[in-house]
Amino acid sequence: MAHPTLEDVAARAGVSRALVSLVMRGSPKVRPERREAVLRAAAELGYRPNMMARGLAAGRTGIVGALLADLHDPVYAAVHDGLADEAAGDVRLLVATGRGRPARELAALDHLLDLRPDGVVLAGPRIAAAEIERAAAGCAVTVIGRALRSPRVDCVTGDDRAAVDGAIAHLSSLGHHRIACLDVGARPSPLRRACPPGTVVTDPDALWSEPVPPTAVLALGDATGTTTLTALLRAGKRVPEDVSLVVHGSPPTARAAQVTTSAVPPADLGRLAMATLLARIKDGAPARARRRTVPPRLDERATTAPPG
Amino acid sequence: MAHPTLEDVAARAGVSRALVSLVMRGSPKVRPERREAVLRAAAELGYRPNMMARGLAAGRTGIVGALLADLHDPVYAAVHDGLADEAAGDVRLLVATGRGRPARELAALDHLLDLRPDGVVLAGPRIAAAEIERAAAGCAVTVIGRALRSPRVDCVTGDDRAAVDGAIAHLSSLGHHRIACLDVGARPSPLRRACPPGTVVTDPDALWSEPVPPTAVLALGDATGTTTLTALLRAGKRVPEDVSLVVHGSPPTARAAQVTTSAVPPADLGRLAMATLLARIKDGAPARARRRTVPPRLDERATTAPPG
DNA sequence: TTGAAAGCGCTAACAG
DNA sequence: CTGTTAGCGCTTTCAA
Repeated sequence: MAHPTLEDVAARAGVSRALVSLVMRGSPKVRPERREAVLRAAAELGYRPNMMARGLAAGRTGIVGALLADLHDPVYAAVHDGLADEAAGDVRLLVATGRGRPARELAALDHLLDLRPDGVVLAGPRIAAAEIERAAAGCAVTVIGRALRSPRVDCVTGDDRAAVDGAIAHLSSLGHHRIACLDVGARPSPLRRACPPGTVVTDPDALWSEPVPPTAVLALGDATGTTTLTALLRAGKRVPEDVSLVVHGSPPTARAAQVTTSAVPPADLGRLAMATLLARIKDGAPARARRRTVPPRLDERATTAPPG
Repeated sequence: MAHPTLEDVAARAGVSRALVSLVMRGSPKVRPERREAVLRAAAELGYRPNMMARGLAAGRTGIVGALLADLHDPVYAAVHDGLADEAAGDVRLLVATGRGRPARELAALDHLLDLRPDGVVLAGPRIAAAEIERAAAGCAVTVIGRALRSPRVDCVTGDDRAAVDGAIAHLSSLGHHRIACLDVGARPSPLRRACPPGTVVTDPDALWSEPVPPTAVLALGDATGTTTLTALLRAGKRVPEDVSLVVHGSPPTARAAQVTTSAVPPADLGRLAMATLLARIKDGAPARARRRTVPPRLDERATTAPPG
């Protein structure tokens, strides 16, 4: 039979449905021999509990949904790692994504919500705050990367400003005075505001046409980092002998390419978000929504050195 | 009320439960005025159908699960795009991942299966064929990137050999005779077998110590491509004036970095897999399991040219 | 068209 | 410890 039920297992094991139910949920008050008989019957039949029925009857599903803004952005893969790391064994972590588009994201959230998850983590949501609020009416919600001022939504954000400050401080301590902040890309990075005034440059090739070229570069974002490194090498610059490079971000290739980075580790965001969500699920809504900030980390690798 | 039910909506609209059910599923045989009244009541209450109850009662869930081998690999983001593109509006695409580890992947698959999805796509699965077979006993299954010889599992694979052949042919047609195939990385790429005998090199820096250095390089894989390009530039080579570069893979940065690539587009794999799965869900099991192969694509960009 | 009735597979009291 | 009894919210016949 394609999908044996609790009843089938009970019949085969010669016990009642309730007993099988207890065994399936790992209740301690079942005699070992009985338990074993039930487990054997279940295995022989290839039985697997029906989450639909279980969720309906129990009133909770044990499902936690993760709405990741964009699967193409490795940041969200790392966020997911953090979420999965922190999730206890009894949560079922399910992922959905809007592929970067608000309308699709909203649809994906609705699909997730239809499953009646115990909680939902929204990583970098692009949808309206009102929609998030609405979701929070039905289940526990934690948002990553956006600070809502809703009383029922917990928020976890990274301290990007501190990451930029840390990078600048690191370069300064090495002796760099002329530091350029590079931001290549269609839209200006919000990090620009965290950079020292007048240091932001948008074209890597324009760096060397200035009277006093910089001795160090801070690249805002993973993509900018890659572009910058390539441009530097193409221009015949040696890194870090001629110019030091720090990337704000955690590019997957950073470790391999030995690039110095300064950023909030996305996995930390995931871990803290999941911990916060589980706490809300377990203990109920706190008096005030939680606001947590994750500090950045500087990973000094091979692209920074004192100015030559 | 936190979760209004069908009955609540019916009471508010002054109709029966069955009518609300019909409206919710978009049945055409409801008088427009009634429909509108029901819809209004539902909106006012913030009603949303309970998938658990619906799935239980209907016997099918409209859920399609995607088990992606590794979220950190951009290939799977592209596969997901293909899956989502092809999925009709009435399927709910849910993602799970084993984060590269077989044991976790198996657990993730089980969680997915517990939801009683109508079908499941396994992208690059690391688990045993027997487990996949077992899953196929309960719902439609399509596997991407692995050819199983199971009679009930459809398989979609990319023609990687053709991708390598295409890259070599492209370089040959440009006039290159000394072509090196680079494979940097802990484990040897399976693509090596598709390369012409004696062309495989594992250290990018070793390229130039040979008596007759190559005029063109084929990098096997995204990571190798990035490493190779960096190594080339570091070594003072101009691309493509001194050496041409083709990468097998579709690195996200390829377009930006203007790298010529030859590979099976992962999104194509996703699209074909979803189409295959939906066909099986809709029409039932075919006489024989389907085996489909997706052809590669050559994207000529700025890193290939005739030898200088 | 609309309403009533019978479950889907499971959990959660409760009584033995 | 074990069996019985109600539903959970929805779809689906089947009558009206």
